[in-house]
Amino acid sequence: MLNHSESLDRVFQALADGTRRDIVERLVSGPASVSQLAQPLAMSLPAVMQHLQVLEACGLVRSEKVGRVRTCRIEPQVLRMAEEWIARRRTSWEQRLDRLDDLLAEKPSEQGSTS
Amino acid sequence: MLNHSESLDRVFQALADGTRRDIVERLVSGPASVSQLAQPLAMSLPAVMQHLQVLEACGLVRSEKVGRVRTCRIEPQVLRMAEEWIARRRTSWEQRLDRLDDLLAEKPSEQGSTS
DNA sequence: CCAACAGTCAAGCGACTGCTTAAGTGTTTG
DNA sequence: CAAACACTTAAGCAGTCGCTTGACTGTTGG
Repeated sequence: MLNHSESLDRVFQALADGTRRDIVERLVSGPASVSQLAQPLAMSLPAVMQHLQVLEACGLVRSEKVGRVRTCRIEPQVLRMAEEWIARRRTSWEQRLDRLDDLLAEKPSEQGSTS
Repeated sequence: MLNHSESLDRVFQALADGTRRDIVERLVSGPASVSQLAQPLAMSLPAVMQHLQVLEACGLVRSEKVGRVRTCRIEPQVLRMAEEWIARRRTSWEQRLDRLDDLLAEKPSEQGSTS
């Protein structure tokens, strides 16, 4: 099994900041330039750039510069990877609970003995 | 709309560390004591405790002490919350792409007009 | 009782984060 | 060409993170 550990580190780290989640939120409704992304945010442009670098470094966002304008768009594969990591653990947990329920339903009053 | 922003900060921050994801991984297969969790990890017991505190602070893990042993178990609601945050953004993005495809398929060579 | 056990508290340390300001670079526009 | 524009780079700084060691608390088992 491949270990995406470092990649997961970066994605979850990227999503662990409200400003960066705001940027992702904005980008799911379509591409935007750096200053369009910065406009509603209460911080300097370099700060926004740094957030964008974090988002690009983990592959959540891709950007392209044309003339003097950099256009950013979201890249959903990495989003899906993070989602699936969580989903697998959650379903794994739920299946364990189901098996436990089955055992308890099948043998409601047995205790220490084996067979 | 409720703002779970701080809560999401904490969960994603918690998941942004490989050791903590290992602990979550271990706990989805059933409850464990602190030293059971620490045993495969290449670090001191206090370090493991600190990771557990992070996991408890964001609600991913709950623990209970009986005698001298603290038993930890996973708490899947917060896991689901994080999963859903991602899922909503991803599907939102996919729906936008679908609408875009529809428009392009319907009017393959039109430009400015409405209706 | 006392020793081993399971966990906890506290201080400290180097690395990393999220910002800032100041000074750039390259690209239009008048 | 010169000024406005849209970023970009670099330095610096306060605060947080992940970890360590050392000392300590409470709980069993012989």
